[in-house]
Amino acid sequence: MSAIPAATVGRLVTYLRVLTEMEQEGVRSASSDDLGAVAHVSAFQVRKDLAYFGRFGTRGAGYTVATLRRELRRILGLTRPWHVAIVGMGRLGQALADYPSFDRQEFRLVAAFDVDPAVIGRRIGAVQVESLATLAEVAAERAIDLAFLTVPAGAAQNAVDALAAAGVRGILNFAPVVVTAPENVRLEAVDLSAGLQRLTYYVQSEPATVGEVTG
Amino acid sequence: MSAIPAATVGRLVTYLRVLTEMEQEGVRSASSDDLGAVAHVSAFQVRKDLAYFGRFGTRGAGYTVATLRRELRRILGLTRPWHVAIVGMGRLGQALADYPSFDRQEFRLVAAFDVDPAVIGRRIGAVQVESLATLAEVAAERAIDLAFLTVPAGAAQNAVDALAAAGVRGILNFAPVVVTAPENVRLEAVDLSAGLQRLTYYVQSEPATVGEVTG
DNA sequence: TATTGTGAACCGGTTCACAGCG
DNA sequence: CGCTGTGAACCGGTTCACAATA
Repeated sequence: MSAIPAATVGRLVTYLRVLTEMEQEGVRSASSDDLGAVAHVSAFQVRKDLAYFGRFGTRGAGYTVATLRRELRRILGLTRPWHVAIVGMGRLGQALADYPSFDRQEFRLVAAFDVDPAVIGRRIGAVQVESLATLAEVAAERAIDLAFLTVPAGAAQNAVDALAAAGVRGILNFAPVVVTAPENVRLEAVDLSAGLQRLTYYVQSEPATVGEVTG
Repeated sequence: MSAIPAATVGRLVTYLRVLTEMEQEGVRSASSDDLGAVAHVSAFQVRKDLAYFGRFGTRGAGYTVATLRRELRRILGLTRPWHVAIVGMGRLGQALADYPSFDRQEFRLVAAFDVDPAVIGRRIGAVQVESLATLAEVAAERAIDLAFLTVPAGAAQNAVDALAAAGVRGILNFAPVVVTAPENVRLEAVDLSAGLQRLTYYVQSEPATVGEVTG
């Protein structure tokens, strides 16, 4: 049996999101059809994705929202708190320090780093900015699991190397460059610049329309 | 002949990025092997991706960096300026207003919107924040092509509807929700929250290692 | 009866081998 | 001779049909 397709992992995140909304609205149960409709995915796909991990539904009845949500959180590794650091406290890094997820349990902002003496020492959100030179030390001390990489493009690869050496397991890269990480460090790109450029590709040719009727 | 795979479009963006770096470093020409190595893609894949759009190389010699870069910019629609608006001027929206891409030609920040009277009227980056109620009017006036959507999750769908009605052609969604847009509006997600959750999935099981040697 | 769970068919993207050509 | 361009083979993810079952 082969590995789980990356696309499946991405959809699991979407299902979890949908289930969380449903739970908030008081919905008790949902069929694969219901989930698929909201997630913009076929019901087949929903069932196949879930089947990689086990059986979570009841034939004839569908899925219990609370149960499936709990299972997905477990599958995605969201049942224990993750220690997160931000590397690069420019505008974006500072904005991310207030990211709402840090209010909840799963993700805890435990450190923030920069190289600029003008920023080091300042308190931003829940943490005080420290020198990037202290990364290894601090990472060991506070058991940093994950990092947001929000440094300029030219500094990204060095920062990845430093994070990998410090034992950080996953990096969310916001810098618009191709960086390389060792096998044991997972890298995910959250790429504004790339997103913008994909957007222009798709938008360039299609005709513009305002409202429903044109002409 | 069918449409271009979405994965190909994503890789074109990467190739462009790589070529831009090469050009800055004074590299004149590159083979599909060279490009693939830097982009973390096979040489086959590079050639196949490019073949969807034409012939850009010289057999026996490879690709001329400047030429291929120009062609990719044309293919991706990056030869004309795009008018961009930011909807939602919280921390993230404000950080994005200073995004370096706005310094260059391709993307011009032409408007910023919010619903909070405390923010409306303030000058941020190159623009003054306006009421979201004036979106339709302003969009027509300044020919807004694209939008960054940085509103809270609960406000995202309404904002998408308003943007679509105002004739905006593409939306880069930063809100962690599933939103629906009409056919003629392209939606790309830049999803911090989803990226973080995919990261925990991959990282949870693998063993942690510090440095190169363990034990 | 309704809806899940799943083996098999299908399809499209990736890989490959090599013909084409500078 | 080296590297591109591309038709064909391959593979894996998606779709499907249906058996299983609450």
